[in-house]
Amino acid sequence: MEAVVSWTDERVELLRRLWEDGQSASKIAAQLGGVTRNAVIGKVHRLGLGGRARSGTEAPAAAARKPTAVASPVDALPEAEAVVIEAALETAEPTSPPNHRPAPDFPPPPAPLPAAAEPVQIAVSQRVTIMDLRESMCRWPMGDPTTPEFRFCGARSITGLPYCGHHAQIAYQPATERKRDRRVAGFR
DNA sequence: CCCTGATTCGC
DNA sequence: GCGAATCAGG
Repeated sequence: MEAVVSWTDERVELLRRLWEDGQSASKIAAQLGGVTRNAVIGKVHRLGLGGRARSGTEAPAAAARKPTAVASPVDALPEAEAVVIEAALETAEPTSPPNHRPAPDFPPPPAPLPAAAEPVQIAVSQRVTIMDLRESMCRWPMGDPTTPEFRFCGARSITGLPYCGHHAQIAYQPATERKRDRRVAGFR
């Protein structure tokens, strides 16, 4: 029962903010949820925005910074951390569906990362923030959306789905088997 | 192949 | 008004 998503004032406002902030249409679409990048672009134009067309296409400022090196932040995660995260997930999201609304207001400023000498709860702050989430990345929410520690799984998502294989299994379970499988799938 | 925004046009 | 399909490009 997917509540039909439409351009409510809040969503339009968020769209405006993110677009003017230099976010790409696909990123915005992923954050809004329920819409494709085409929908976002179409809306942007209808709103009279779209002043993004400088030389060629994309805004170099926003695209300038790229992580590179690591294909997927998750792949680089030590198993131990992954386990910790899974454990946290169990506690944070016992049974609620991952279909939460991203936010009334928006996110969390960048979590300050010290030199690397402080191992303070790295486990939870290691995944991807909403800013680095791309359409091809797993959107499984981890943690409380109202806290700065909120992250998304970020693993390579299955084409056509918003989640990676692991989380898709958890997300799309038949109601009848949920009780039995959640524990299994949830614990990797 | 990955991605970007722009435009068209049926609904 | 909406957004998929398509176009044009990096």
